[in-house]
Order: sequence, then C-alpha cells, then structure tokens
Amino acid sequence: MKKDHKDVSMAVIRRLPKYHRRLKELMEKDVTRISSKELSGMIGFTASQIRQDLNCFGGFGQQGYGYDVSELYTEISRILGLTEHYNTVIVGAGNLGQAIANYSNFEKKGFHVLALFEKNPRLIGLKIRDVPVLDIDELEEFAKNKSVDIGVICTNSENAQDVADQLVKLPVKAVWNFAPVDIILPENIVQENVHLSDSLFVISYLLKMQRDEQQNP
Amino acid sequence: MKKDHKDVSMAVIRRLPKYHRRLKELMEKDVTRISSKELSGMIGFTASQIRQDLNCFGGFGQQGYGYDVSELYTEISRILGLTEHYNTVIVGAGNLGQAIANYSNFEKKGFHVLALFEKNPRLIGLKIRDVPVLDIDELEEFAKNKSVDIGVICTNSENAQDVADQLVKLPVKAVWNFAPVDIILPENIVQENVHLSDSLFVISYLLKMQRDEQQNP
DNA sequence: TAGATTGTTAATCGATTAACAATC
DNA sequence: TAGATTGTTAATCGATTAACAATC
Repeated sequence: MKKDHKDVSMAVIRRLPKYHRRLKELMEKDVTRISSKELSGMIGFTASQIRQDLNCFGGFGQQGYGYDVSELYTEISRILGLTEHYNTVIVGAGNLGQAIANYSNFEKKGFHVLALFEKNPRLIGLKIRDVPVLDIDELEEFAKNKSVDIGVICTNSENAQDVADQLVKLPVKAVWNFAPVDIILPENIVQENVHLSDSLFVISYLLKMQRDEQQNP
Repeated sequence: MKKDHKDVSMAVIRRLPKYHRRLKELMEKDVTRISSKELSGMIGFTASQIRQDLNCFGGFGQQGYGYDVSELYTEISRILGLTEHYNTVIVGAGNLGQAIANYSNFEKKGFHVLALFEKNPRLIGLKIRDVPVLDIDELEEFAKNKSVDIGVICTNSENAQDVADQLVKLPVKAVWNFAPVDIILPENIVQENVHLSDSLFVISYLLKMQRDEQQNP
C-alpha cells in the first residue's frame, strides 16, 4: 500500500525535486542501485534524512540492497505529480515569460503552455515555440471551455496583483509568481513565489559577511 | 554598537529580503512607524519571530513605540549589503540572461552588469540596455584588470559546470546559478541556486495533494 | 505617569540525526 | 548463512513561540 500525502512537511517536499534530479543523473550514468549512504555522499543530505524522507511516502528500498534507481525515480515522479498533465498560461511575454515558454523541459514533464498574454502590442501576435502571444484582454474569453491549471505571472510588480485576480477568476488552481511582490490569493489556491531579488540579496549578504570576516578574523 | 553577522541562521537571513520589501512598501505609503504586531499582520510571521529576527542584528526598536520604518529599512539594506556595489557578468544571453540584464531594479540596488557572454553568434554584438553581449571566448580577457563579484549562469544544464569553472578562475566571489543542475564550486565561493523546475514541481505536488484530498476527504 | 511595545529568556515545537532491530 | 542496509524508534538539535521584565 502506498502512503502518500499524509502530512509531510514542506521541508521534505522541497527536497523531493533534488532527489528527482539526482536520480535522473544516476539513470543516465546507468547506475541501477544506490544506498542511502552513497546517495548521501553525492546529494549532501545525511543518509538518515534520506531514509526518513523517502519513508514519508513508502518503503521503496530493500534491506541489505538499497534502492533501485529507476524504480525510485518513477516513484518520486509519481509523488511529485509529474505523471499528470497541466495546462498553463503565462501572463507577461517579456524576456522572462518567453524564457519560461521556451523551456522545453517543462513541456516534457507535462506542463503545457496554452498561450502567453501581453498588453504590449509589439509582442502580441508573436509565437514562442508555437505558443501564441495573445492580447491580455482576451484572457477571460480564451479560458472559457478550457481547464487552466497554472497561471504564471511574469509581469512587473505594479500589475502582478491585478493579473493574479484575473487568474483566480478563470479560475486557475495555482499561481506561479515571478513578480517581486507578495500577492494575495484565496486560501485554496496553490501559490509559489520565485523572488529573484531575494535570492540575489542573500548573495549580497553572504558576500558582505565574508568580507567582514576577513577584516575581523 | 552594531552586532552583525554573528552566527545568524540561514532561516533568518532568507527572511530579511521580505522585511526589506515590506518596509519599502510601507515607506511608499508614508507609514513612519510600525510595531512588530502590526508587521506580523501584514507579513505573516509572528510578532515574536520578527523581534527575534531583528535582534540578531541589533535593537532597532524602541519600547512602547515600535520601529521607525525608514530607519529599519536602512538598517536592513545595510545588513543585506545593499549599500555596496557589485560587478556582475551574465553567461548565457538567451531570454533568461536578457531578462536578468534588463531587470533595472538590480542596477538600482548596486548590482551592475558589466557584460553578457554568449557562444551563439546571432546574439553576440547585441546590446541589452547598453550592456554588450560578448563572445564567451573573450570572458577571461575581459575580466583581466576588472573585479567581478558575481557570475550569473544562464546557460543550459550541459554547459553549467564548465561555465562555473571558468567563472571561478576569473575569479568571482559568488555564483548565481539558474541552470537546473547542482554545480560544484570551491567552498569559499558563495553559491545560490535558482532551480525553477524545483519550484514548479512543488506546485505539481501540491496540486496533486489537493486533488487526492478532494477524492478521499 | 500609564500604556505600549520592545528585547530577551524560557518553553515548546518540529526537524534532523543517531541507533538498532528487522530483514533481504 | 553472513553482511549490508533498510525502516523506524529514540535522542538531539535548532528554530519558533510564549512570556514577561525592562523601558520608552
């Protein structure tokens, strides 16, 4: 029996994509089995943590043997929901929106981009890898009779909340926000923020720390 | 006396940019003072956590009053090192590299993009907001006599480690990696990864969970 | 001054690590 | 079988929350 989604902590969930990535690499190297200890060596988590993490979802290993790489990869793919298909729309067809639309790996994993939406007339009408850039005013009409799972916000901060509200009305089930603001969404909508500046500011902090340490050792 | 950088946990550090962002918003609304309780209401951390976080770096508040918004903003900017100037180079001038080069907010915060580097001849010679796109083979020569603080990797996975190695040789002090692989760097180099697919996969997981819950309530 | 709110210590909670019996 | 390694429970560690005296 597969136990899934009990109440697994977000800390564990955020490690799953890394397992997924590493197992993929192992498969490409034709490694067929791996122990938690070996995996620990390459992934940087303790062997204990790896076993704990995996056991949130089921016993995928075998005592005395370890884990079958291919099987574990398949399981984690399933746990992450990568065996499903998702329809997405991207709002904002600037460089970032285009970058995401162009990222063919997402398509491979089942994330299909239906269209990009823009207000800049220069961009409307373009095609990004066969995906049309449409007028933002057409969004509501476009989404009728379609099931849109994920809305991606690639606009500037000023428009992000407006766009979020429009997406919620479609409705979408999740919002992937790249604008550097904290948008407000209904509780039941999955929200994931990618605040690039936060990440850059952490670099800045760490560089400053390093500099200070060199001065006062 | 300002206590900085003792051994503040990464959990705290990763919250700092969010304080920074919210305080900016408050300043724009001409709010001059705020209590940890009020801030808690808008930012979603407990008041207790906010006070704990800030006290890692010093006592910026005043009993009975709260915090001076503008002063706290300035302090957090300083703690994050945003009062410094950083030179950056971006390797990979595709949509993502261009998006980052175009992001004028970074420039405002002191992150100056010296140049982008590309191997695709169609892109070499372009200018992104006055920033030239140069041949990747010119990187080493270009960096001579220049102090490059941050190298940004916007290439595909295949080239990411090579590029990282080149950046380390320049040298750079930090690597900001957008390729969906785990690159290996010397210990003393600051590394920050933005794995977009990880973020998307977490959305996928949460959507799947939500679906499952609706079926087995 | 009285009221409000911090800074800080103590208590709780949760996540990570260690240990080991189960078992392949 | 003996050796290896898991799954799982217990111990530890760290982070968050609660409480309250200090003080503006």
